[in-house]
Amino acid sequence: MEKQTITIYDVAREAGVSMATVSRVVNGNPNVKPATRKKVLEVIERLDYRPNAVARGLASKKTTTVGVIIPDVTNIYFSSLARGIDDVAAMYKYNIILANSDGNTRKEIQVLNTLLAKQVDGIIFMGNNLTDELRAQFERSKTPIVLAGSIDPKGEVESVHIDYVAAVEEAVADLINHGNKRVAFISGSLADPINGQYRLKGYKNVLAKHGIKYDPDLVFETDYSYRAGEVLWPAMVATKATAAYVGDDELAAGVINGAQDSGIKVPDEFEVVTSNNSKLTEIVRPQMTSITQPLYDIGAVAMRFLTKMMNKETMTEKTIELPYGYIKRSSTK
Amino acid sequence: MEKQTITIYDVAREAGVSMATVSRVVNGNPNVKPATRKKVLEVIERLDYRPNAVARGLASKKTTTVGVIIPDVTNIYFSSLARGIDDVAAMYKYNIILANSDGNTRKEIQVLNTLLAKQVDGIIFMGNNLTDELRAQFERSKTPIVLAGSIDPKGEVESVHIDYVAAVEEAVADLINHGNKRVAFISGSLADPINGQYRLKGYKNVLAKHGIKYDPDLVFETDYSYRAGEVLWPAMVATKATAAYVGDDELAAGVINGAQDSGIKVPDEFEVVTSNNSKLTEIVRPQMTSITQPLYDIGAVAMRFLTKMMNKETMTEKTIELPYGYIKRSSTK
DNA sequence: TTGAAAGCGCTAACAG
DNA sequence: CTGTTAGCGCTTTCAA
Repeated sequence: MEKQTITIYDVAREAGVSMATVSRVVNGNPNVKPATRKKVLEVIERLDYRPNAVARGLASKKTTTVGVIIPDVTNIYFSSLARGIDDVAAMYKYNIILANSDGNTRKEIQVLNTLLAKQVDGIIFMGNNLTDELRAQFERSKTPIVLAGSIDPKGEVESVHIDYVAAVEEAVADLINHGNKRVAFISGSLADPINGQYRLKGYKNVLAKHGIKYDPDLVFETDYSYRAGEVLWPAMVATKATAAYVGDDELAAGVINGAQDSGIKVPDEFEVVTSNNSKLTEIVRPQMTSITQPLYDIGAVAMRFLTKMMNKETMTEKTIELPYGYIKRSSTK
Repeated sequence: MEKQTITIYDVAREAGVSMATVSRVVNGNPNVKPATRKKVLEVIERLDYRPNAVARGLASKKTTTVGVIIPDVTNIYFSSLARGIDDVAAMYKYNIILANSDGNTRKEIQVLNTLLAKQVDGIIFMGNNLTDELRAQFERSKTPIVLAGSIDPKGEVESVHIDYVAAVEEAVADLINHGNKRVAFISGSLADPINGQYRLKGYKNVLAKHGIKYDPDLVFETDYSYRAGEVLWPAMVATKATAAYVGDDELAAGVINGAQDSGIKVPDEFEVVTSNNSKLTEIVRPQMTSITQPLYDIGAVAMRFLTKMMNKETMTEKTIELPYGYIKRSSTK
C-alpha cells in the first residue's frame, strides 16, 4: 500500500547505466549516444518512471512554478487575466500557484512569503495597491515579479497594462460630447493608484478641456462588486448626474440595473460607460459601452515577460503598454 | 547579487545548537527547552530565515500543496468553487496549483501528470467527464483525489455535489406547473454524466410523472458559454417550446437574451430556469429563477474533505451531498 | 532535551 | 559519451 516510488536510481540500475545518464536523457541533454538513450527510454517506459519535481527543484534551484497573487478569482476581470497567465505558463512548462488576497495587504504579504518559501521562480501580482510594505518585500526577495493589469506609480516594478489616463479621457469625452455636463466617476478605492491617480486624472483632464468644473460630489469611491453598484442609485440621483464612467464591469452592471430598477431609462436618461470589456458587457441589457482592454493578453504578455526575466534575458523596457480601445454599445447614446 | 540563502545550518551555527533543534522549533516540536527555543527564534528573526519548502518537501514527502484541475477559471461556476477551495486550503496552510483543462481529456491527463510529478499531496478535480483513461491514472497514483461539483457515476472517486436529479425534477416541475407542455432541456455535452445521466434523468422523471411524452427534439446539447445560448433561439422557435431548463448560468443568460433580442417576452412568452445560482442570475434582466447550489461551500467542503484524506483519517462516506434549493426570480411566471 | 548522521531524488561539475 | 561524487536544505530516526 506504500506509494512505491520509482527513482532515477532504479532506472539507472535496470538500464545498466549511471544516474547521470538517465538524468541526461530525461533532460534532453544531447550528449547521449542514441542507442543508450533508446535503452533508457525503454526502461523509463517500462517502469513508468516519473521524475520527482521536488527533488529536481532542490538540486537545480528551479521549480518551474510561478506564484500568482489575485484579489479574487471570482471577479471576471481578474480571472480573465489569470486565464491568459495560465495558458502562457503552460506553454512554457510552468505551473501556477494561485492565491487569493482580497486586495488585502496583510494577506498579500503573507501569501508572498509562502510563495517565496515554496521557491517559486517568479511572481505575477494582480492588485491595485502596491503599499510600501509590499514593495519592500518585493525588493528583498530577488525573485522576478511583474504586475498584471495595474501600474506601479513609482515605476520600480515591471508591469503590463494599458494607458489608463488616455482610455478614461476617451470614455469621458464621449459622454461629454453627448451633452452630459455632470458625469459621475465611480471606481474602487481612490487609494489605489489605478483609480486615484490614473483614472481620476483622465477624468479631470477631460473635464478641464471642456471647461467643466470638477465636482468632488460626483466621485464615488466604492468596491468592485455588483451589489455596490446596485445600491448606488439613490446617492446618484442626489448629484443630478446624467452619466457615469465606471471602473469595473460588475460594478457598472450594478449601476445600470440599479438605475433601471428605479425606473430610469438607460441610456436615454442616464448613460454609463465601463472599463474592462469583459464578457459581462455583452450579457447585461442594455449592453455596455466600454473601454476595451485585451484582458487575456495582458495576462499572457505578463507571463511571457516573466519568463524572460526568469531567463535573465535583458529587458529593454520595464513596462509594457498594450493598446486599449473603445466600443460603443447600448448603454450610451 | 546572488540570491543569498540563509539555511537552517546558518541558524544552527549562530544559535549554537544543532540543525535538528532548529528544525524542531521551526516545526513546533514541544521537545525543546523554552530557553533554547527563545534563543533559536531570535536568531531566526535576526537572520530573517525562511525555511525552504522544497527541501522540506523532499525530506518529509509532503509539499502542502494540492493540485486543482479546473475546466476554465473564467467561468463563474468554476471560479466560485475555486474560491471556496482556496480559502479552505489557506486555512489549512495548503497552497493550490491551479491548472485549466478546458474539460479536454488530453489536457486533463497531462496536467494530472505534471501535478503528480510535483508531488502534490492531493488533487481536486472539477470536470464533468471522468473518462476511463483518467480514472485509470487516478487509480495508479495513490494520491487522494476528490471531485468538486460533479459526480463519478461509478461511485469510485470521492466527491462533493448536490442531488442533480432531484434538483432538476423540482425545477422542471415548476415549469410544468405553470402550464408548459413543451419544456426544452439545454445543457452541455450529454456525454458528461452530470448532464446525460443525472440532469436528463430528472427531466425525464418529471415528464413521465406528468404524463408528458419525452421529445428528443427538445433536448439541446451545446457548450457552456453565453454565446452558445444566444444563438440558440431560432432552433428553439422551431420546437415550439415555451420554457427551458438550462444547465449553466452563462448559457442561460445567453438563451434569455437571445430570446429577448428576438422580441420574445421573458417570462410571459418563454420561461427559463437555470442551475447554479451564480451571481450572474441577479445581474441578468429579468433575474433568473434558479436551482441554488452552495457553490463556494462545495469547493470549501471538497477541500476540507481532501485534508481529511491527506491525513488518512477514516471516512464514513465517499460522497458528500450538499443541499440544493430553488429560488424564484423573474425569468419564470 | 539535544545532537549526529543518514538520507529524500535529483542535478551538476569534474573526470575519464 | 558516460560515470563518480558532491551536494541542494531539510526531516527523522537513533543515541546520548
